Amino acid sequence: MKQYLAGRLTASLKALGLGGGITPTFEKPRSTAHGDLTTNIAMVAAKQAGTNPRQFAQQIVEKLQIDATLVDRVEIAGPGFINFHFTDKFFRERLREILLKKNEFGRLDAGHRRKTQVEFVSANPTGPLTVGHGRGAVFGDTVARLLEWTNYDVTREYYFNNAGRQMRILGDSVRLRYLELIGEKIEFPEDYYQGEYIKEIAQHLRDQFADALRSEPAEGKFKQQAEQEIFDDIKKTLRRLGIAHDVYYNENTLYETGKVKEVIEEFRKRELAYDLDGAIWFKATIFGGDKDKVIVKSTGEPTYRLPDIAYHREKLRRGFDLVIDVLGADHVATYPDVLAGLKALDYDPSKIKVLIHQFVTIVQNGEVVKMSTRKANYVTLDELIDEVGVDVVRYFFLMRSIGSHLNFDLGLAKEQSEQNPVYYLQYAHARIASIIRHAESQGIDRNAFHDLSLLSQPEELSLMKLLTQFPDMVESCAATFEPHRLAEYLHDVAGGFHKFYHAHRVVTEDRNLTAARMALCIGVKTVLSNGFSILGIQAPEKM
RNA sequence: GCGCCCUUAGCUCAACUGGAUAGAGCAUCAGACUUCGGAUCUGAGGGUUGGGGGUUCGACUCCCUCAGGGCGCACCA
Repeated sequence: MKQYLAGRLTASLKALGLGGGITPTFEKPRSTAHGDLTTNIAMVAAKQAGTNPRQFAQQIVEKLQIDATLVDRVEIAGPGFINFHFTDKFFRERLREILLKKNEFGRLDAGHRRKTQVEFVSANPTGPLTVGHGRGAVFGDTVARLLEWTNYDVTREYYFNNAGRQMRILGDSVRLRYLELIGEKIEFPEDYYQGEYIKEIAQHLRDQFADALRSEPAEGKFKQQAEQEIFDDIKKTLRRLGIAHDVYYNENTLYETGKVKEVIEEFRKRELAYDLDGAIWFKATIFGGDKDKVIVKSTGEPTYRLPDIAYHREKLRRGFDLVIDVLGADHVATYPDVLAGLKALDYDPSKIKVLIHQFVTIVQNGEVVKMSTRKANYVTLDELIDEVGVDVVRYFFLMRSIGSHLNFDLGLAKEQSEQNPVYYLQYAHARIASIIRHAESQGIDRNAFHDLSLLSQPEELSLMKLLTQFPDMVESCAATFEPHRLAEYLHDVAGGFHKFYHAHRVVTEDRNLTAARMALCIGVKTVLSNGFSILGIQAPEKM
């Protein structure tokens, strides 16, 4: 439709002797009184035309030739908007399209199978996932779903490090707990992992080995067991949320295969690295960094940014055209170094999109809970899911933009779980399912011939208009990586349906009208269920 | 001190990326169909979009500045 109108407008401009270089853009007006689509072209191009916007709009509209079965009114309003009001027939055709495409409605080919990677979660296996991780996990997965829906070839990846200092401390924490269990006197350092799960892991080792590990080093069996149990636990939690990664990428492989060393060598070759005070520095300032950065410490150990650069280079080498990193706000400072490093190696950093989500603040009993894995001061994702369920968790994390600091009041979440916004959406779906069941029990065939021209009530028309927007919505949410707008849109669809439901009966004596309204209901159910699948929430037939 | 994010109704947040009269949910108050699910619907009150300046036909949105909050600013990850 936009394409069609753009063509007509261009023709009109040409007729005024003005064609060149002006491409009309459209948007959906906020208020329905302003039509179904609007263009600001007269305001944008008025100067070039040498008149004022309203007059110019008038001239354009006079020259405009448009199919009257699609658009029944064109008007000029406000400072010079040209508003198009579509015909009811147009919307009925769109409803027919929904009924035809079913669970494919809204799919589009924005991605052209572009090879895309979404890296998210990427928490090191030092403890269970917390509510804080939940936001990144659900968001990353939903971005992946959006991209899949718009025909990107998506790989979900989890990057982890099982070799760092924190992992050593983890191993040693388990070791001390184990020694404690076999009766030795220990002193447990304050900055070690305090969580109960450490004791559980130690218990498992004790069950298996009795006291045979008395002189085992921390980095041996202890670390190994901890990593495995914690990772299993993390994966289980993710699976509950409907999240499964395709690739788990171990930072260590970057060392084993020499990729890290390679980066240093190439930096040196390009004279982008130098030695100072026994450390190796990367000239990040050349690429817009605030200062040069250490990539290898004087101890010979690399800093985190070196493998990070190597890792992202591998992403691009692996053929990804689009790489999405989902990070928490605490990592804002790290990615400019990575991008600078890639630029230094002649890779195109614009292929990498870094999506940063702000923190989740947990409020419990009116107090802010400071989360720390090490101090075991956290609410785990599992506990949250137990409490409110998967759909509420997913929807809660998705309904707000990632730029906002999220307040999560645990008490409120529990109390309100029965009146959580997600139920509003699911209720609409279940309600439609129920209507269909009722209709069929009355001997009405859901596939019966339906004359959609019988749908002419305001509630019916505005509902159809809403449904029509779904593909555009999906496209723009995928393009901007903003699932929260889809959540809001689906809320509107559900609301539109509830209003319709209260204003009109679906199943009546009038067979034709019943068939038409059934068709509308099925259209709503289709859009809801397609949208739910992108958000990763259930579309219940009953509640 | 520097960088990034945030500040919108009593509370939690939107605003189609610069558009027309800034919208939802919760909370408060007042109401609704004896037939399809009341986890619903209708209505009311509530705003100088943190303050100030600028850019332009037009600003919650962009720029400058001030204030408040969050996160960073290592030879930690």
